[in-house]
Amino acid sequence: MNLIDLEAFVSVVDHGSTVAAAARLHLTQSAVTRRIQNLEDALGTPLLDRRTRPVQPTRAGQETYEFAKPVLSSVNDLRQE
Amino acid sequence: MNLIDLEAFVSVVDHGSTVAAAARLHLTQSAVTRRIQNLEDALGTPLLDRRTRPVQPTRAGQETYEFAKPVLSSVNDLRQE
DNA sequence: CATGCTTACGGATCACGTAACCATG
DNA sequence: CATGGTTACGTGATCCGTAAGCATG
Repeated sequence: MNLIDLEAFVSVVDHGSTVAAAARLHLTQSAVTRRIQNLEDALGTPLLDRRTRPVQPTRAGQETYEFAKPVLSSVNDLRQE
Repeated sequence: MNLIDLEAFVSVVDHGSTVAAAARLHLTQSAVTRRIQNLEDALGTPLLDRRTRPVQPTRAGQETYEFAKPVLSSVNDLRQE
């Protein structure tokens, strides 16, 4: 697992697509896809249901999102000192 | 920055040496050294005073430690679901 | 069929362990 | 001088962008 993985996942959920998330993270679509696959592998469970548009988080995805959000904001605070 | 960087730093502070931290992380001494250098580069400030034994965190190191601790425990919680 | 997610590929970067080196007590 | 931290080097893994393929509405 990785901070960028978490950031990518949160960004996809927030924006509803990998395209928008990619733009925000200054990455390409494919890079975002892979970061999320990486996170799913690390956690051993799917986090997104890709068969809908916009993409929807699974139940595990929702829980992960709630965990990741404060973690990322703490890390951002840390970076700013 | 990276979760392993934070984990390495916290582990060194907790154990007072890179040797013990390395064992706990299943890494070598040199890998731990580099993870901490990496974190110091990312934050732009030294985190450890290596001229003493056991190694002592700097003031910035103490703050970083306090930030990192809850972040890592959140991530561990996340891993266990 | 337009938009968006995924996979294959090649190239660049990063991270590791080993081993040699430096520093502290 | 024993223990612990750092640097050099070579190798393997990781990550990215491009481009082509697949799926949804």
